[in-house]
Amino acid sequence: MSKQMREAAAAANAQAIARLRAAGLRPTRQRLELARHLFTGPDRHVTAENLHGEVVGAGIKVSLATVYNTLHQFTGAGLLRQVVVDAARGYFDTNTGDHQHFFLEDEGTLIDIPGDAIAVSGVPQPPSGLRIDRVDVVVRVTREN
Amino acid sequence: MSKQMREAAAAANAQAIARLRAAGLRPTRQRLELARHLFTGPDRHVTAENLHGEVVGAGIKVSLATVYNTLHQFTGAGLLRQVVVDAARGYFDTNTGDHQHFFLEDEGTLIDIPGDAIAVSGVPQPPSGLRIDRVDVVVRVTREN
DNA sequence: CTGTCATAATAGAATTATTCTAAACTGATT
DNA sequence: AATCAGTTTAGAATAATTCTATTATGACAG
Ligand SMILES: [Mn+2]
Ligand SMILES: [Mn+2]
Ligand SMILES: [Zn+2]
Ligand SMILES: [Zn+2]
Repeated sequence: MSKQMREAAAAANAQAIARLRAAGLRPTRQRLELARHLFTGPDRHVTAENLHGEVVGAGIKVSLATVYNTLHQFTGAGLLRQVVVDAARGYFDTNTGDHQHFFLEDEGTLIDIPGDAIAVSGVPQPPSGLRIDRVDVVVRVTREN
Repeated sequence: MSKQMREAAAAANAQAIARLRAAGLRPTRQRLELARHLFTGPDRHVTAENLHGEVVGAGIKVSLATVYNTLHQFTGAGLLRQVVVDAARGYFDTNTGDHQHFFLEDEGTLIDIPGDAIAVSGVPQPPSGLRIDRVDVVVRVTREN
């Protein structure tokens, strides 16, 4: 392991610790590893199962239950958002900003659509006593032909 | 049972039979009952479990497996559409036309938004090789305060 | 009508995603 | 170093949905 790699790893770690502390979450071993995997690099969309597989594949010992707990804690802390596109599977998104999604039905993958690219107009007044929490747009795409 | 009620029931039945035949589905006892419940009266949003409960409550003998099968067959035949709003529950919609939804997160209920009221603009070109299948908008609402 | 056959219905088992439980562990603080 | 609330974990439990193997039933030919 080169000096640069060691330094980059240390930086990613420090950043993950800071992020957890800021969210009021104790930076435990598994939370740290999950945070590093989720928040190092570009935004991503993960499934509990696939994040667990990835982290376990990287040699870290975490249970699937902890992955579920952690994803929900991160979501509660505003570090992640849930995306509902598939009745059979829950997705978590590291991009918590204003944006929407393409959903590739065949692949089961999500692609971001920037929030300033897309707009929804003509949403009626919600029934009285109710407030709009959010407006989700899912553009479902399939292979042509 | 009055003469009018008998006639209305017979009409609803004939209509259900016609609808199934048109869809190429054999009008069996349970398909007929389910079709009558689904398509008599205004459009509705149902869950397999709740439709099963309703039909069984009305004294009809149908299994939950058959309700699932039938909902999927109806969907395949274009008589229903599926709506994904809740990771834990699948909804089926008798309104197959162009429209969107309010989703009342607390109640777990859907309310239609007419397709000509709402518009989505600025959807980017999908990645090459992919075609847009449909654009779903879900307006999530919660109790105020 | 009746017999035949492809289709459909059914109970119950199985599967899958997710949550719960209760016990063992560990990060922070003293 | 001792303490303890917060955390992790395996495995059991739950809930929605699908599968399987068997039984029943529409459609229709004779
Ligand atoms: Mn499910
Ligand atoms: Mn869920
Ligand atoms: Zn996203
Ligand atoms: Zn609808």
